[in-house]
Amino acid sequence: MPSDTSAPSPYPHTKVSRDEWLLAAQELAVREGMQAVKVLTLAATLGVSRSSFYWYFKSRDDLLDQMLTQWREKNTPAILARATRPSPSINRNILAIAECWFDQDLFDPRLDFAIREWARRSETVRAEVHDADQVRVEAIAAMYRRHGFAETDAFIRARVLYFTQIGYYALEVTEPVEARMAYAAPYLRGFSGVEPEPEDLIEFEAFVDRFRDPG
Amino acid sequence: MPSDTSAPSPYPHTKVSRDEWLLAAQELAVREGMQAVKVLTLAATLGVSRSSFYWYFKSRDDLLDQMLTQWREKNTPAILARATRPSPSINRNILAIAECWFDQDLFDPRLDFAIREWARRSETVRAEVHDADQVRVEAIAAMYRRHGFAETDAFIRARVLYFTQIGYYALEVTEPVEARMAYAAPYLRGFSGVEPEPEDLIEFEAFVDRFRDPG
DNA sequence: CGGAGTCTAGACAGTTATGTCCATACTTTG
DNA sequence: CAAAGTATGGACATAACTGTCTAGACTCCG
Repeated sequence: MPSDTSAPSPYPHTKVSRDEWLLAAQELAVREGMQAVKVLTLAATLGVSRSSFYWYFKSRDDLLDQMLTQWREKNTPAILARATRPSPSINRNILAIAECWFDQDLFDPRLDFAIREWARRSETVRAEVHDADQVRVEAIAAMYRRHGFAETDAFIRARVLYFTQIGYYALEVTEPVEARMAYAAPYLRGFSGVEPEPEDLIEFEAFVDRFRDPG
Repeated sequence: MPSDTSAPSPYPHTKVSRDEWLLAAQELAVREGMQAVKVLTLAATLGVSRSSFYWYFKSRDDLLDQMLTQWREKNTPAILARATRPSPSINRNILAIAECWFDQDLFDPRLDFAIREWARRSETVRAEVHDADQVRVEAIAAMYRRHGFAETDAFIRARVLYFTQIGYYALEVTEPVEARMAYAAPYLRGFSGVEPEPEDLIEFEAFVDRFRDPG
């Protein structure tokens, strides 16, 4: 029976591990959508026969379920952690969340979109994505309320902040880190309505520095 | 040869017209994505044989091309028309654009998303969607500048306005028209930073009334 | 009424996908 | 070294899909 852990196999003659199947599936899903995740295609890119796949996974659906689990355990918790982090100002709290938009290890937007596309065809997935979205927005709304925003204003500002970022990913906007940093102040003005102080930005700039293109 | 116009056929024995194929394809694309648009599936739902399809369309790709054309001629022009419409205040101009988000005959968000999903797999479609997005954002930015916003602020606010709506559709948020109207003022505060006046809203309320759920 | 044009069904060929079965080879453990 | 467990490959059955070809039915028009 295949192992349920992600530990590497102790058998050196293993050509492709369960995790490599999962990773390849995720890359394919991210590039071409869940519907493009096919056992045949994966086997071809990994250079092994299709039947090996069925050693690790009960079926194609089983693989998809495991991809959903990976998504569940990654994306939403990262946002929650930063939305609940105490901060001296609303703008600095917004920037804490913005860390997720810069660091793919915290939040994988392309995986998020692959799952969303899948949700359009599957009732159960749709329900789960919907729940995740509600949890995320509610966490951000609570952050606004902590900084003194009224109930409805906090909720709508949470939506604007979160939806804007989802839209950013939907449009696949790509711009260098420098440009994104230059837009930080105008974004903050829009999101909080509060003029950002210089000290709000210095900490965030240090964080973002790690993601500058090398050279 | 099949006709290129969308005029109804003069032959009464026609079971399914070219437009009906296109409409069924769009409904399927909207529900389950472009990859689910299959000649076999369409023929089954329309109750005719697959081969009839090839009378109207050269191939499946030909059908997809025509769906792209329909999208091109509908969604972007509707936004442009309202963004360029002269308005006495920024908030009222924003609400003019918001008409698109209420009226599916102006802007079809689900078609927009089906095309975006397709764009992830096709270089040519991706380029076209990217162009459309730039045109839309630029038109909204120009609107902000007309109302006195500075260059960069206008551009970022245009993004926030447009991306928020794209995110709204990505999340498939559904709420009754009453709830959406109640959020109009907080949204406007977020989008423009200007407190909305009562007269900004009355015209919009009349427009929205047409889309209230009957009963 | 008869020919040209319009539309549909059914048969056929070819491709791509899923999942099962079995033989085999390699690795660890007793 | 042998047995049990771990992978892999190839053959097979089956289904779903695309596209072509041909026969034929129906409609319009001269």
